[in-house]
Amino acid sequence: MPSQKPDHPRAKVIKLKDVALRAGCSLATASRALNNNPTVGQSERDRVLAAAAQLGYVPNNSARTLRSQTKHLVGVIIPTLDHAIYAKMVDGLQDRLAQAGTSVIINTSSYDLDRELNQARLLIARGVESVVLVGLEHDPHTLETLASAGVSQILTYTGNAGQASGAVGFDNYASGASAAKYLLELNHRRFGMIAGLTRHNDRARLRRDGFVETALAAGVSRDDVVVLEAPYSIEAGGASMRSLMETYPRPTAVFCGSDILAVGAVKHCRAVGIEVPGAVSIIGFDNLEIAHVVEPELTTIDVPAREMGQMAAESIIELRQSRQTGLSKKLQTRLLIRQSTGPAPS
Amino acid sequence: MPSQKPDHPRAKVIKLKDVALRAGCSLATASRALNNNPTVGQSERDRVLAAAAQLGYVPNNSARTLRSQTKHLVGVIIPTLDHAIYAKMVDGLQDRLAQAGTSVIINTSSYDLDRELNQARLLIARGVESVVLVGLEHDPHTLETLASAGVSQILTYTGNAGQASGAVGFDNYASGASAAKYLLELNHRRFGMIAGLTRHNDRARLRRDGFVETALAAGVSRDDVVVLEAPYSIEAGGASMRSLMETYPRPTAVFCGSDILAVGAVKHCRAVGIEVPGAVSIIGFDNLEIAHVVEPELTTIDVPAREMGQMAAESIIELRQSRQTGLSKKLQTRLLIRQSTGPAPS
DNA sequence: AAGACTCAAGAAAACGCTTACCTGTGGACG
DNA sequence: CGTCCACAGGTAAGCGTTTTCTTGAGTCTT
Repeated sequence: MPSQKPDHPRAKVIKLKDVALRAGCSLATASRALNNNPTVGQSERDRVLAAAAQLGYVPNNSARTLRSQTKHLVGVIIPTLDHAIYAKMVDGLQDRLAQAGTSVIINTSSYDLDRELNQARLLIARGVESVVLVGLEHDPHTLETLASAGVSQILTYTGNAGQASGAVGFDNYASGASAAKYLLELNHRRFGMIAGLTRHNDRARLRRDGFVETALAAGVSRDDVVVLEAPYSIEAGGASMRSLMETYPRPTAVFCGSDILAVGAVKHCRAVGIEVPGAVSIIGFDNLEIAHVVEPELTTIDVPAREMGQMAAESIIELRQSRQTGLSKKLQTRLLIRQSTGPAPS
Repeated sequence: MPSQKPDHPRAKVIKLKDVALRAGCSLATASRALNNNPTVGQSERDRVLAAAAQLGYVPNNSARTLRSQTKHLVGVIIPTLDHAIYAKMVDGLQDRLAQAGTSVIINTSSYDLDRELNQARLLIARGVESVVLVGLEHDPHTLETLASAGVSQILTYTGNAGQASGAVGFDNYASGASAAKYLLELNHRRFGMIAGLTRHNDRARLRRDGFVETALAAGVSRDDVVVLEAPYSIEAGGASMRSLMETYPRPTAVFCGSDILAVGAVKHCRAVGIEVPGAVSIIGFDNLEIAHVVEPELTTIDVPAREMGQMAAESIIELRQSRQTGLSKKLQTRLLIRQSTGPAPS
């Protein structure tokens, strides 16, 4: 159905000049009034504000940015929006930043560091003041390029800022360790782990190391901690679980680097008749919605993704003032005990 | 750990002038070369391109936008990124638009039409060329404001462009109808439906109407189609299912307006010992990941969310050329038959 | 061989805004 | 009563591009 509206062929867009004209003052005064510059008198200011409101004036951001070099625009590069954990983070970021009158541009890299570098270039061109990245590991050019363009970099999901301007995350190592401690308390002594792909992914690596090293430190033999890697998908989780269940002696507890993998693991067990948690306990990571949906409900480690986004936003706002560098903020993860874990079978 | 890097205090940013200088030509020629303007000769062009590459030149977008009035920036306002169905759409949109050198700014409205209007204003100020919205129903001011600022509006999830510049979606009515047809073929004659909240939500309403009217047209009595509404959450789905199961005679098939609701419904049945699909068949909508996770796996209607985002991107790109209005593109939904549906109990 | 024409490339204006600098007014002070 | 100062408000210079207009060199036509 073609529109029968008058069609706005040459939509007259209101400029600062129009406002000034209407308020009966100069461009400069109008600009100052709108920017709360104290040197403009009360009556003048009121007239300008009224004129702007009546005309529905919206400032042209390109012009403002070009002239004043203040951006109020940040970029974020995440692997994919498909994964709820990133979507939530972005949601938090966006929310907090919107309150500060700042917009966010999203780019996705599909876990490809080359693409990430490209996106970073694009964001620079776009004139962002900061870029939010995921994890510690990046093409060195990426951080360099950003830094030399004067764009600050905030890392998320990692407790370590490294070369970046700031970081907000949690301790992946400690989180992995806490899973191990909990399972040890339940008397488990033979473990499996289904980690995400650790190449270019420090988060996956740290979770693994925290888990494995804690188990070893408690006297578990190296042979009794079997670690596999899998891409983040339900199918891959299931396949890995199959492999683990074919080892002998079988692990009695399996820690997964993501709920996605854990769901695959649980589904595999149900399909082949292995009882969860009777025969094997399973722990996930992230506390995604699916952790609630699968049966039995998943014991998992809750990651405060939304808060992380909000904190990243705070960092960006702080960075506007001080030129500090290397700040890093840590959030806490929580082990949520649900139905997929239990004492080791005797 | 504070950074020990030299710190880039006055990061020299490369401008077009620098490129021109290095290539030994004028600003104008450099600009033309970089924009593939055919009037510049091969040798000159190569020199400019080489110089730009060497210096790592990235054009200043504000300046470009200010001068050329082409924005290469679009906004999208969705209810929330938390819901996979929207995240996927945005992902598709972003992906396709990035190829065209266009960035996207995301805003979330939390299903609040007032907030949506505000976000729209913000996006206008930001200088977007188009805004992507969800659904047909909006504060009339929103579309108006956008239109009079010369910003085109693309609607998604709806087959009808209404007053907007374009729409890309699917037929919610027909999708609801197809669920009813399928269940009728399985000899079901008493139905329940758990719809999303239909206030300000034409999508939820159309799905309901399609389902209900198809059932009635097949001779099912009005009393045998019980419709409830629930907000999109697992818990609400469960609670609604409880109510439906308490009616007498009980429906033998329930259609849910979203997989989220369907998952709640399935979980409730399992909790109280109602067999799915033995005693009651359940159909979802959206084909979210959780449809695979729940047990039994959910029969559902697949919505091509990512494609929808991509098509929206195409529409935007087309709109740049022609000033056409009212185009609407339709995608197909597919009924995916899995394990949560079966013949009516005799 | 001279005029008309084509075409690559340069000079400079323009995009809409902010801000450094300047001007003119009124009040305080000597 | 004159001088100086404070201060509201105006003028105009840019911010980094794109694009129009112009120029000059070469090519073609007759």
